[in-house]
Amino acid sequence: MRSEDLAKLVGVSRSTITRVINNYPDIPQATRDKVLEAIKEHNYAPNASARKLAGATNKMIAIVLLDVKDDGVTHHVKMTDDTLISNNSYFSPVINFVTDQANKMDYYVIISIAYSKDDLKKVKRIFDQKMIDGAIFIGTQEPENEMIFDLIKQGHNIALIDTNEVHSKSHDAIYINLNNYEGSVKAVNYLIELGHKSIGIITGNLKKLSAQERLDGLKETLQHNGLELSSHHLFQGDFTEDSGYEGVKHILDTPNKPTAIFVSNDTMAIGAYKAIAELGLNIPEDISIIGFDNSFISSYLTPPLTTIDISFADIAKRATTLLIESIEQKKQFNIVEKSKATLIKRESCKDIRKD
Amino acid sequence: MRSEDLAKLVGVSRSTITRVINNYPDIPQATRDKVLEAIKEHNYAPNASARKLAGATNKMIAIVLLDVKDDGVTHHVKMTDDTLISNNSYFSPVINFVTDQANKMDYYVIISIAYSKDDLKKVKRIFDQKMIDGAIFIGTQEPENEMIFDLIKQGHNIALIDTNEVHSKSHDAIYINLNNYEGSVKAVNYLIELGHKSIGIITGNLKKLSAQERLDGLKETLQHNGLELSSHHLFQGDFTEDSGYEGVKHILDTPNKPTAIFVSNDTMAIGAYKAIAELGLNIPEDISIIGFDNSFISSYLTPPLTTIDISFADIAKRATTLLIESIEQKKQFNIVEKSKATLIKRESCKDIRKD
DNA sequence: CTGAAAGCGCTTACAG
DNA sequence: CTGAAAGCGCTTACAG
Repeated sequence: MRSEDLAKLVGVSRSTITRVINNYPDIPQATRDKVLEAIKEHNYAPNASARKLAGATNKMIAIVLLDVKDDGVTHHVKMTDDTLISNNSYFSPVINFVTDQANKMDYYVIISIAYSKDDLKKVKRIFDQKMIDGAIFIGTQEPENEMIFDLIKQGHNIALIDTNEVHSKSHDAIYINLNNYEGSVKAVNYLIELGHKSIGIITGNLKKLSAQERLDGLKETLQHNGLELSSHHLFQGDFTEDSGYEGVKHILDTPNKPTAIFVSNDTMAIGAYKAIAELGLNIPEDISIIGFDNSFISSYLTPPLTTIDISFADIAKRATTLLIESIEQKKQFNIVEKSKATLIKRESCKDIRKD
Repeated sequence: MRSEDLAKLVGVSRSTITRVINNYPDIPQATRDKVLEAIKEHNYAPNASARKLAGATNKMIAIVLLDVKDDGVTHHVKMTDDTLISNNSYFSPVINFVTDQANKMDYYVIISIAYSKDDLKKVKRIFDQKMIDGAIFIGTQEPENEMIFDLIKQGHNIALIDTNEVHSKSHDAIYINLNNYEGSVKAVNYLIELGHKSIGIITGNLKKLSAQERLDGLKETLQHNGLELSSHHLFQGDFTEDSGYEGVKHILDTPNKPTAIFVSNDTMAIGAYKAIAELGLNIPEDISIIGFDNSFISSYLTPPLTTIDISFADIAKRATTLLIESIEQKKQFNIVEKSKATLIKRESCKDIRKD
């Protein structure tokens, strides 16, 4: 059924059908009702392609998950037999929350995952083909930034989750960031409260904004409390389980071991737990561990992991809402926001003040 | 840039541009090359809406996650403050694998999540609006079947994951199922091999095909081995963590406890672990537990959960591949396939033959 | 307030 | 082999 057909049935022109559907003013209530009723009765839905082609919005956004490898290491996602594994604690909540919020606002979402520069070209094609009205990017690093900035220059509405806000000066976009710094400060302050004076850290890939900020938070909090980070107590990981494992082996292989380790994400904490078990040590009796992300898995570890919650739900919802608002207002926003970070106390940190 | 503009630059008509892009035969190599080069140089991409409107395929499919509540219980997904939680071990790998496979085949995917009958109407709109060329449905139950069957009757290409294949007789679609029965048989046979003679079960919501089949597999395997399922050893859960917890409390609250429990999915196994710990019992010393799904979390439990892997990756890839093939061949397939089920031995089952 | 008409950018018979 | 033209189903000035 086309608008033409419906128009005939109702006895109006198809212009009127369009006007009712798109909520134009100055239509008598009677006409509006008649049309609305006919739409319902005949189950009419305007052809999306025709609308878009004629200049209306598509009500479609894309969510782009970037996991472009540099130095051969995927960051948040593991691959097996050339396909992606389901262990994806970083991305998958975001997909759900973005979809949910977009649907609530009556938008559809296309999902796109890029593992390589080649995939990135496909992402660009989505824009070139005018399939979408805007997009949310997550997990950007260096190589893809240029493409994203080009898109912004071309006038596309874009939201960036977890991207260095420095760019906001030159590129109008919606920047929604994790409050890595605040989270890290809270984590380290908590350890200090519990009496820890010798604290180690396993960092993420320091090319990532989030990894660097988490490290900064730790360093400054230690300094602020007159404590020091021994170079033996810092291990540069890459946010993978394996690097958490290696980090522990490395850090605890020193004469003066720290009493606590700040592990920069929960995925690495899993590896850390394994290494600690292998060394015959217990958490938190022998060593305290604090994670970051409050991922799904963290509460199921033994002992349950104390960690930092970074309100992924809020971030995803906020980015989606702002993006759609910018689309509807037909202008690029320039907004920088940060999420909250909350300490989630569980059982992996020991109070050593009485020791 | 429109095809018209490009045509002028190259010195051909826009028909020729189209023909090259869509790989028509009978174009001299020289012309083809010239056009291809210009496309590359000017970064031309045909407008998706225009293509679709003119009758070409959109190269777009939808993946629809159905979690329509009946009797107030969401099945695979938990909600908090009216939004969906990230704990989604059932759906999220599927999203990733489908997207991945579709992208490989040069298709885009729209993701849609339905929690209510109202949401379902939105899903239908995606079809009515001609946004997509086909869709994959996951998690169907009763209420939504009718809508899906209508869609099939209208000629849409549809793949159904984990839906009763009985419908294949009357509705041409691609049915890809978990091999619940085989998996359940393998799980129970393994327990019997280890010497267990008294085996309990916590089922899923028996309205779901998967729950019923898993129960059937257990019953028939027991029978086949001359064993019996005591009614005290069956608890009807609903695939949620809480029901796993309650199931254990219920089943172990009998004078003659089973030595092993088959928990119908890994999520319920998490609850089962908690209940067992509360009862002061140990896994597997006091009670053996076997799960189902081989979800992300299962290997991180303490002890690591023995479970059944149902090759979600294969299922998702297969459904996607077949759906796209049916779209490209412009006809509805009628195919029923089952995935493999593999026993994953970990540490939650005890060999009690020597006891 | 409302209709007729142009136009969005493609694809696909139709001719030649 | 290739171009001119019709048509896909909308939306949006333009008139009235």
